[in-house]
Amino acid sequence: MWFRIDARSPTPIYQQIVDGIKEAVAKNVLQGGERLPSVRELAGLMTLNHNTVAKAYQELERERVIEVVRGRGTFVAEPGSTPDRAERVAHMKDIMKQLWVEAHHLQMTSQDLMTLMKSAVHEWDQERGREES
Amino acid sequence: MWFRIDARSPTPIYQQIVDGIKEAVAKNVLQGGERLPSVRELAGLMTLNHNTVAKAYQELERERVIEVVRGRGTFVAEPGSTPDRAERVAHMKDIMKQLWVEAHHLQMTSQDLMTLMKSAVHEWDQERGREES
DNA sequence: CTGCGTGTACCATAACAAGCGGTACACTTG
DNA sequence: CAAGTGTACCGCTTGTTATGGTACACGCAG
Repeated sequence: MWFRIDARSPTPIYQQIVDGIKEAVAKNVLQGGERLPSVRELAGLMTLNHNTVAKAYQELERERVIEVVRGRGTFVAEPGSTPDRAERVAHMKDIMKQLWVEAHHLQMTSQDLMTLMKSAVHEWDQERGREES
Repeated sequence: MWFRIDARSPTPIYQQIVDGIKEAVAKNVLQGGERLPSVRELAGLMTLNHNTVAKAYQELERERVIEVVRGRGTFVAEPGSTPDRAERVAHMKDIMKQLWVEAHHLQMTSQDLMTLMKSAVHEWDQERGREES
């Protein structure tokens, strides 16, 4: 599978599914048009309830990451514009602020923070490149 | 006060208090040794329960942001080493990955992401500088 | 010592989210 | 038709959040 589930994590299971699939799509491990397992199938593979998987799929559809067709299945969406782009960018900035605050509590300078970020981003960019179609 | 509480936010009230005080400390609005309102006082000011404020203070003490003296009050801690530094840096990297994933779902390149981060950090650095003692 | 304010520790209660198990329905496809 | 799809319910349990209230041990100024 493209991700792991930690039942003891404080973040909800359905959210871990959402994050895992979004990450797989961002890394090109899952590509546009590709079919995802059915809710019952994925639930069986990970020993979860089908309702939990269904909740994750609904959230992913709301974020335009997947497309759902009744009776056919769910598929990775083709990249397109998202309607609430401004709100989502604003939310990213809020998270960046939390990073900045946390960094200073760990005695890191802003430059330290940017250096850490840059190296991490490079790492993920390379993982993404290896999956290029 | 140094922060606001949004009762309709999905993030818990006690967590908003934690975030708000951590941000105020990071921005030098609150400085080392400074005394914070008592749990009942802060609860009264923001019309909250004293238990909710107490929970926030306990979390802040656990993170070494404040220091608590029974019978005297709570004070902003002087900067010092944190015991679980490695875990907290790892957690920061997890959050950075979420930012990277979200950026690519919003059709942003990694370079776009770093540019946004850089400008945001500069903004907060300037706010921090204005409060310098 | 007394009284007050401090953090802290309980108790009970209500509301909500998460997750599970089960059932059922409308839909598409072979 | 039958099988598989997403979806929508129901009830139930668990844990978290937040409230209200009471009580205790501590430090300090009177």
